[in-house]
Amino acid sequence: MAVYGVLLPLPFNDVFDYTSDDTLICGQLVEVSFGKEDLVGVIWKIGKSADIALSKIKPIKSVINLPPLTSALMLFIQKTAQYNLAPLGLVLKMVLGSPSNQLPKQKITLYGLNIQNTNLEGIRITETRQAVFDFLSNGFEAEKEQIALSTGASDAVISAMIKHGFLYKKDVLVNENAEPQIVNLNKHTNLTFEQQNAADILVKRVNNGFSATLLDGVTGSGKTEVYFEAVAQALALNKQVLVLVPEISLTSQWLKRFEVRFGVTPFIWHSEVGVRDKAKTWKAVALNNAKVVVGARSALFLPFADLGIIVVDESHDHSFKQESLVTYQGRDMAVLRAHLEKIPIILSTATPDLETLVNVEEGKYDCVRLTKRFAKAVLPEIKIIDLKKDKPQKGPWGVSFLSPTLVDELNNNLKRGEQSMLFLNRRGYAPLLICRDCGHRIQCPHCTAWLAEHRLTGELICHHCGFKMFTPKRCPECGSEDGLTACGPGVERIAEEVQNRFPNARTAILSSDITTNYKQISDVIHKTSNREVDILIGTQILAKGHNFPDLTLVGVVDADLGLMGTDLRSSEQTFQLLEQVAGRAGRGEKKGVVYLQTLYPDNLVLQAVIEHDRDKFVEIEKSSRSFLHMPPYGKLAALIVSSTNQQAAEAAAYYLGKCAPQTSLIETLGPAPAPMNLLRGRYRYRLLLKTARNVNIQDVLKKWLSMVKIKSNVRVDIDINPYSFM
DNA sequence: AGCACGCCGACT
DNA sequence: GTCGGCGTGCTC
Repeated sequence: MAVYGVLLPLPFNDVFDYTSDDTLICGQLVEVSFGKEDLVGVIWKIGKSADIALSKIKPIKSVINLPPLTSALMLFIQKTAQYNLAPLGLVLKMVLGSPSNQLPKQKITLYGLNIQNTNLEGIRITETRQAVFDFLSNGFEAEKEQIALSTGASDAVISAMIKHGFLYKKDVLVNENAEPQIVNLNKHTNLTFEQQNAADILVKRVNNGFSATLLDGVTGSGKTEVYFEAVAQALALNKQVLVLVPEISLTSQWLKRFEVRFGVTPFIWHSEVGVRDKAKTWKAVALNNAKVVVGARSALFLPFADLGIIVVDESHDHSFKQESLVTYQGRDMAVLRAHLEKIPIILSTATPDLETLVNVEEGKYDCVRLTKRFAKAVLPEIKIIDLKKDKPQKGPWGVSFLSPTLVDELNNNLKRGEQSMLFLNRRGYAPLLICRDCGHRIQCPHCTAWLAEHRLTGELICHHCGFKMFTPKRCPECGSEDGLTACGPGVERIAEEVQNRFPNARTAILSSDITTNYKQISDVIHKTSNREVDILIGTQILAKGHNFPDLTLVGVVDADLGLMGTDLRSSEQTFQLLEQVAGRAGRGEKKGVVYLQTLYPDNLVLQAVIEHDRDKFVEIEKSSRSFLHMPPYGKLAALIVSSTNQQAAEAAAYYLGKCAPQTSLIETLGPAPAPMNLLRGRYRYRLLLKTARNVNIQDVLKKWLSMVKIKSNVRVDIDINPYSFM
């Protein structure tokens, strides 16, 4: 009988000891009982680790009949935890996911709404309970964690609802195995000379150890077709392929292109994939039956048996940065994994972030460029509309947000029978309701944020925590009947104006709260490609890689949104977003035009956008960041101190600040109340740690935190290289 | 992270 | 009297 250290998918850094009669090796998946529950863990150490009596050590329940985690993956887990200062077990959790992924026949419990039960007498319908009702309406069934995630309903809330008969419980068995994927490599794509050259370089990287290559191509230059060639090469060598895409851009359009090229549907991995499909995919990946996986950042943690290449599509996208639980930058972790697996990685984008460009300059990454748009398409002309001179004119429906010039151009485009797109990166009808009589602004009870009005659902919603309430008829402060006024535009309001101005135009809205799932998004995109839509109105979903050949006019309703942002990446993000949005225009044979509505026509970022001059923008950005010693010229980490108790959070933050390391190479800023002082019911304070590039910022943080005792009701979250400063 | 235990306030 | 809120402590 031997003792093994088992790493469990829980927020611990240490293993727990278990015994077994079998001889086991590191990486093997085992089922153990822990406290009251059964868990799947991984043999991490051979021998006893804890200083406890042998009699307290439980036996391993079973060894799972799946390949052990590879040493590359185990190392990846370790390094990811180390780099992001996350507990080892939580990183393991990202690898393992739900136990149904490993266990051969796993019972999962789904919860659904009992429609018959309408006896609501004497039972309080609390906000959380209402949220559960909403979430499970239309016969939807979900797991407990899923409900909790979407509604914030705790275990107790769900149990109580079952007790009252509102919910039913249903056990489902998960046990499906996927057939090995068979890829058709015979298809041939016609590439231009430039594309073929780029593809040749990428193909040579395959099966040739680690390399990182930036595929830097203007929008519409056919980057996808180029990296498909490298993918084909890996597949030809019978290796597995991972393509990472931004959260929302994985649409039927991308999949169709893939299917046309490879004659097979890739395995898909993102947050909306159900437990059953996830279990199937996880096993197929581990057993090397899945050859191609396409997914959001979480797919990076799948247990590939024999990975041959990683592609990060739209690698500049901020959705690769995870900000909750374990914070990590998926793009960087993907490079780390490629390094450990000794394979190539391709970062594909039209708007590389500064970090990546500097890595290219310093020779850490290779770079392959595509400078020409595909076929006859040319880059669109970009024009600025000065909103101070070209003021939107009120209509019978009320306030307007579209300048006369833009309205004229929309009209002309409609007459020509060509498609237009209006972009506004703001969900809902209006970002804020204000009372004209008393000046009251309606705020979220759990966050430092205004509630946004969503007129289609008649609700006020907090975009930070998801809090919802019905839009009140009277001002909650002064009771005024008609004082409440929508302030500022959201996409719904733009759509309303468009419908009023162009009653005959066919319009569609693309926004995460109207088109809530992949299917709905795909539907709108499909309709637009089929020319069943004249004017498409949407948020940043629009910016992501879609290809509408007949779209010739793009209007950016508020190009200033984000320019005034305070954090270090806001101008870069704005540049990328505008460049990407502009890139939607004129992808077919007709030339496209882009209009940017702004109050600051002289802004340098906007000037760089209209001139299609990325280098100019990059130079401006570089000099300001190097002057401030900001990434990539220095290292940055954020500490977010939070608690439900404001005094406790404040005290802990100030104590941390007092003990802060301070040398010529290390600087600390704060503490200061976070801009979102209250978020999801927690009071938050922020500190920033800034170091020189050659300092190991993780070591500094560890040392600092070990000096400070934090009370148990206070949490300190660490964000290495933060993107959000809220 | 769960889950239990335990201590206080507000309802039948 | 009890239900239920969350602070504290433990899990090999």
